[in-house]
Amino acid sequence: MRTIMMVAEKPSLAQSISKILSKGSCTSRKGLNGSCWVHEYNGVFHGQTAHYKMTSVCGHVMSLDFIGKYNNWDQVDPAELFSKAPTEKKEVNPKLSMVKFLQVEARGCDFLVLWLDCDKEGENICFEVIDAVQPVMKGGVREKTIYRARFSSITEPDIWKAMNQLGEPNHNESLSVDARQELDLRIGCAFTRFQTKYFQGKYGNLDSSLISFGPCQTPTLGFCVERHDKIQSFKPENYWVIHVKVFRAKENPLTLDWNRVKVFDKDVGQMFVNLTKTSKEAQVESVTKKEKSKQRPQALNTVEMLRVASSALGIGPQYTMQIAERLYTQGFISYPRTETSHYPESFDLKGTLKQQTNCPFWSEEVKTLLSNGINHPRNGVDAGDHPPITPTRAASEEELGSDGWRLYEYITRHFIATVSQDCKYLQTTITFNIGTETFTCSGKTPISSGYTAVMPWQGIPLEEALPVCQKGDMFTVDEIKLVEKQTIPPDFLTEAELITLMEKHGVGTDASIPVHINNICQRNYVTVENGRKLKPTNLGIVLVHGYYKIDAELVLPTIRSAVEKQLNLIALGKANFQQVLQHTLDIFKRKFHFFVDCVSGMDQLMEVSFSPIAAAGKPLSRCGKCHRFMKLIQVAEDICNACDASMVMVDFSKTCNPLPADETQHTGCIFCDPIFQDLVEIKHATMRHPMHRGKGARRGRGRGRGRRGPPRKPKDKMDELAAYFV
DNA sequence: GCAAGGTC
Repeated sequence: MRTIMMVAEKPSLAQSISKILSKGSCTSRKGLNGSCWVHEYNGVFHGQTAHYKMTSVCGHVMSLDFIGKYNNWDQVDPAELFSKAPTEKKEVNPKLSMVKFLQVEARGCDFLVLWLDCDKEGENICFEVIDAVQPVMKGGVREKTIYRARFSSITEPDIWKAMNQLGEPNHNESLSVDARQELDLRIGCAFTRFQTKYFQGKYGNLDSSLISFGPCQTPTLGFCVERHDKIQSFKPENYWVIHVKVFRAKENPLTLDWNRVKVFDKDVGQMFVNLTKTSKEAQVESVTKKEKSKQRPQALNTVEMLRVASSALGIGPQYTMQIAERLYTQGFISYPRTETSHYPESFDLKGTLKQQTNCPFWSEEVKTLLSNGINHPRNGVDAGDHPPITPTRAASEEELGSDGWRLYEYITRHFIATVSQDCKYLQTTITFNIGTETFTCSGKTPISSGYTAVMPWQGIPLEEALPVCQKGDMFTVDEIKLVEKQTIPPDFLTEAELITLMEKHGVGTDASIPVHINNICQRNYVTVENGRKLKPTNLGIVLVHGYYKIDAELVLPTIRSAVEKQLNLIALGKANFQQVLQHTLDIFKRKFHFFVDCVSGMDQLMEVSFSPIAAAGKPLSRCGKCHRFMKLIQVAEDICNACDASMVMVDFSKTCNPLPADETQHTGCIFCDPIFQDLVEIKHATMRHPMHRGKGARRGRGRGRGRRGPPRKPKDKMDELAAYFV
């Protein structure tokens, strides 16, 4: 019997595809790497009975890197990375021994069917798999042995259709990914190494060990700085509006909106006030009532989930994906990385809804929908990757934990909303004439809450009802005044806005957007402020302004899309891989040399924000390990009871610290405090410290002695310094 | 120590 090896992009897909193709009859075992499964069953292939082995990889098998000697930053000129430095493919995760695993399973197989995701990356992984297994498969002399299955969703009809219409892997699409990898590697590393080495150790208070550059992360930072610049250059402008209040006997006064909204000249404003004041009455010109609706949301995809998690739940993209991943592996939600916002035709909307019948938070709405009939979901985008994100079974807060529950709750409410009715309301507008001017007053009254019953934050807020009136009715003018106001600057970019910008400009993918945002935070280019607003740091601002000054293309989002256009030509077979690669590398090599020649322009900006080591007059040594200049750490006034050393107060990073939850500050002795002891490495300088002189830590000095006496006086400046260096 | 893209 012939054996067919089939490979999907991830274990979960191998499972669902084999379940469909074996009609639920496959047997499963774990592979030798412990993370992939092999599902086996018998079936028919090319009209003959055959044995199927379906397994998967975990994303890319290989990744591109420079050969070893070009990874030495001190001996390689970054300019060499553009052409001279050879690259090689290495296994992404040697611990997974993916190549060996694939070879063990493929040995002696007759056919290979590739079920990798149907996008360019998937096509590239096809060839990684082929390269790994072809040498160990049975060599078909004349017969074709390698097939590609193309599917647009993980549903029975689509999977069977793909199995019955096997094609060939697309080499050109794979080559376009090879080109992208090489360009990203060479360009990113060259600029990153040059910048890092150039600025490292030049400025005393530039606290960054790595100053990175990348075709996605740099434009991402650029968006944040662009908003910062808008705020900085904002000049408030005065403007004037007319405030008018009218009333009718026994009714509350109404505040009206001026049809001209505002004017930017006080005298003109005053003139309109005078014109308005010519009448003591306001006459109703018209009353219009319009039924309006707020549309139910489209099915949920990753980017929308990230936006809402950030803006409404206050959870950042990176952490959101971690939570979503966990909910997915525990079986509470569907696969969380998808661009698709359209349910497949075969999607069991009712079944998914039924699972939620007993959850007290929305059981009422779910029951109503099930008995009255669900609404047809809105049309969305079908990217052909995975179905939208939906709950897959009922859950409770106890099972999921606080953050897990909050995300699950949102996903579930969003799902219910997509099959609910639109929210309908009545918009009433009353138009008044006062003198020559026109004013209006409008209000919304809910007709039916629709989907906002499960997404109450989007509901129509209850307003005071407008008075019942008709054309020609008269109101008394209560008050007319000219009010001076000022335009206000925009706020820092929110994470949700940044995600929208990145998606719009094609910077990153649904899976990598959180990574890029996380990068610019970790590299100290932006900080996350209250309300998940991204505020650029001095370093982030200087970098972007420096690029603007030298070569703005380095920071514009078009840097990615322009290259991608070229890559698409490779994918379509309209351009030659080598030519595109060479041409693009050549452009960036020139950009690199120009940047190197003009880097003093960025340096000038650095000098404004950071103090050069030379100017600060700190004759400090560099660290032998990281090459950064060492710092004199400011110490607290208190003295350690045990050893007389000055106490140190440390502000830890919010995200990574050894302290109990929510704490970020800790004061203690770096020699005796248990928290600090684990974090510092003591070099020889401390040997002169009483703590480390001879055997025994305290050598007869009683605990608490230091509290009474003054600290040991250092012999000289160097001694003083030595005591602090760790 | 570097990029961005998969996925866990």
